[in-house]
Amino acid sequence: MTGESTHSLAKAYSPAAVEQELYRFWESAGFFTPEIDPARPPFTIIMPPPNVSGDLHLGSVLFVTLEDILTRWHRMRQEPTLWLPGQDHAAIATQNVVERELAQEGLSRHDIGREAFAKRAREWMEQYRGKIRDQLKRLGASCDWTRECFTLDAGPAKAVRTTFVNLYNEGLIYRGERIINWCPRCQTAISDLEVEHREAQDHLWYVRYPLLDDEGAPSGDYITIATTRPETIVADVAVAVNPSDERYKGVVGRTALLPVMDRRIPVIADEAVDPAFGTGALKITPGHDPVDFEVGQRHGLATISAINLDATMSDAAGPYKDMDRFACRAAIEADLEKGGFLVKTEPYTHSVGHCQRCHTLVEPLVSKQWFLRMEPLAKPAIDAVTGGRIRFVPERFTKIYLNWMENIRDWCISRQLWLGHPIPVWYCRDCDGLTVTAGDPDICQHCGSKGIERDADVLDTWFSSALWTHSTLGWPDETEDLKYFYPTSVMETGYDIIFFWVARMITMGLYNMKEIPFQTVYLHGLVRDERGEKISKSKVTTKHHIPSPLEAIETYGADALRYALATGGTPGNDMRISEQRLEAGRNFANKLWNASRFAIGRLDGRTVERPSPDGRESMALEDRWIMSRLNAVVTSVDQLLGDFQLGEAGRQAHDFLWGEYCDWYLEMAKVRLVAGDDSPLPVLAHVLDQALRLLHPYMPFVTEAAWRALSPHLAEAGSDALIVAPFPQGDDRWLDGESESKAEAVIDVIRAIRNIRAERGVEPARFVEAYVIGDGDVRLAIEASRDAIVTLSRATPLHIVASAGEAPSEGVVTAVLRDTQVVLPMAGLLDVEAERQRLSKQLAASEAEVERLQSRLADEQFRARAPEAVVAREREKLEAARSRSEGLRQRLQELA
RNA sequence: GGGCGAUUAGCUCAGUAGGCUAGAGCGUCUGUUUUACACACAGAAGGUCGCAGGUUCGAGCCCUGCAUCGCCCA
Repeated sequence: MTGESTHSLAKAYSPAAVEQELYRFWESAGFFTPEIDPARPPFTIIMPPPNVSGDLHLGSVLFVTLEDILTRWHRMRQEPTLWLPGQDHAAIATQNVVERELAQEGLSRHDIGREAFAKRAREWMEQYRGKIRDQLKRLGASCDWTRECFTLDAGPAKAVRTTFVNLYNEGLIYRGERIINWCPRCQTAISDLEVEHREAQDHLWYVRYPLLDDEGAPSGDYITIATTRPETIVADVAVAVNPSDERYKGVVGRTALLPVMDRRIPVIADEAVDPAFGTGALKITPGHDPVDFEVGQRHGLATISAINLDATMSDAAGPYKDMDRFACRAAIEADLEKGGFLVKTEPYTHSVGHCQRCHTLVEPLVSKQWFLRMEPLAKPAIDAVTGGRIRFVPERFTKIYLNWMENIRDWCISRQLWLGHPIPVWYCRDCDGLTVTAGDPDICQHCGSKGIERDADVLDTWFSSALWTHSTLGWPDETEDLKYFYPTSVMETGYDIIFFWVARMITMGLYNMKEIPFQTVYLHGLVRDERGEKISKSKVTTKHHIPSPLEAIETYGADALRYALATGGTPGNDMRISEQRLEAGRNFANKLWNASRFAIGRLDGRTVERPSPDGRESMALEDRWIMSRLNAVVTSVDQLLGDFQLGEAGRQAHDFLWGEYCDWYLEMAKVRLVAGDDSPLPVLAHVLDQALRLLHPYMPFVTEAAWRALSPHLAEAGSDALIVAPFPQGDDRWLDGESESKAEAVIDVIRAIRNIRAERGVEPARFVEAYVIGDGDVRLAIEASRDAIVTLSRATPLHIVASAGEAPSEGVVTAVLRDTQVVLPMAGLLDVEAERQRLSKQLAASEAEVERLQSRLADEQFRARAPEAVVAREREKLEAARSRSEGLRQRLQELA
């Protein structure tokens, strides 16, 4: 070790020592902020804003990594690149966590009131915005903080109000009494999407309702219905059967007496009834079942609400008033039994709706809410995708999106929460008019009265999220950002929010902007722990066997974490993450670091020019080989990145750096360097430089740190920092198949000698005599690589000969390779019988290969139909296998 | 009920124009302080690519059916 520079680089890469300083350097240098240049198209990603309800988990780290890879890659391609960060207020989730915090102090939000609650929530949100910001920075996220947005900021708020007013004025937003999903715990309406259906082991109750005769007296007949919800009997308004059901032909039109309540209800016929379910007769409860609500509408039936917002029974439940819904069920069951109405109960498994946020059983209730009419908005959103203007990656998600869009239902957008965007509607006490405006009105738009009162509700958080692609860029104002960066390039997010978010962004982007919000939707899978469980912050009770992002960063480094996540799976598929993967990532970072240390040490303060393809002919074999491989890999990685194959691209870069550059090129270059030959230095430095560039999007910290030390040695570094250095471009002039196969022949020889040594138990330090048999160009290549073979396989003296006759045949171990043979005299160590067995085994395999290839080539169909190149390759293989078999046979003969 | 995904080495996963003698990491076994790296190096073992058919000169990859697991929608 000569140079001092190597001493300044620690022996093992220490992420903690460089990461935060490097991030500050990038940020303060302004690398994250793009320059608007109308002459060049930008690359834009709007970050899916993390919820401020908590800090990031490993699942969120995946999106950060993937988006940062795309961002850094495009930035290095010298495109004006914007990755716009933000956070989401996540109304219902955040309100829940703040309430939980209050509960620990023995308080509810009602105790402290709206204003104090808002303050509490603001403090919470500020705190978590800060945490999230820090976590993103620790991960190396190269997003433009100067444009950071929060969903409750004034800009997005104005966008929300403007959109609401426009939609309202066009009649697309309406207020109405509809059956909605109510969460009794969150005390708010939620949309269909926020209901999670879970299988429940339940019961089916068969209840007979007495039928009345024409006089209204009990006829002695009954109709038996089956229900999963006996407690809602109190709100029944009819019994329904399928019109085609022969069993009930005579019953339709009669009147039944509702047990328990003694109410007269009609028996009606409706297509919605499935004759195969239960008895084929259903109780109709429009107040508490979505399907029944529609039946009720069709038949002009009354709606009775028997359950209160807190899930207790209402006045309409008569004797059961004030009971909890579950207690009521038990009471009614007992009463039915007592009255002789209960025919039977049987076990029944069905799926039951739960609140996505708190997992409470959802109650379908009739309530006055605001809705967004989706159908007219969905049409253009469907066209944008079917017309190919928006593309889903992986493609299979297109169908999922379209299927949902084509069966779209109106969206309940109002929430009875204290946190979120207030609905911009004012009610007048003096007239019936509504004032709907983006401003802050003092008087009623209709009668001018000052007696107006704002709607107490807020909007579904996803309403503001739907505008995120343009509200973050300044809409409704016509800002320079909006003009330049919209439509954005890629929307990168999880497949689990296609409906919640992606679909709505497309509809609202098209509605507000008359233009698609993004060209590509790249969907990643979910990150699971090593047991395959989904990681989420709402499952606080589940303990995961994996560290939190900060723990992972502190233990393994941000690069290791990013690399593990980026290469751990394939697009759109879930992946598991484990400590072992993180460890592998850390090891790779260390490998990169040490390869750099080596190169920098050998450069020893000198500066080198980049190798030029014009001088290729005079370069050493391994130099030409690694340059050829480098350019092939660069082209491949670039292509894969363009195709969103981020995992595969990262793996290829890894395999090249470790398996080819470090394992072979470095070791071969060392041999020349030790001999005082500096000719490998330009290649050594250049290939490393290119590899660091390739890997920078994946592992920004270690590559930047290494490059910082390397670049002074490059005559044309081309940049002040790796983060903005040009991404490598493959140059076909370097591709050199001949050098590749020659270098591979050399590598094969080294491997063969090592292999024999290991098998024969030769002490590692000992040199062994060896013969390499090869002719023509191969022999020249072997000869040229003599020193490398000697050093890397500890073979001395090494004889390179043209024919088998020039090598000894007694007491030797032989390896018959593709283009060469290796012969090692092993006088003392040779076990003739073992050697015979070893060679026989190889011969059998080789002959089988010959046979396979022969019969394939003998096949006329194959020769006629397979591409010429394939046939030629098979011929070559056959030739090689034949000569290998021949060599092995000869050796066996000599042994006999 | 409809749709989608997964099923490849002990484990976690690659294998995207069908030509593969099926790869990697981790783990296992044998060696090694070889001055870039023991977060490493060298060598080795380990797979009838879920099952059954079919298409093709040729199938881990395409088609059909089935099985198991998971997800989404109704």
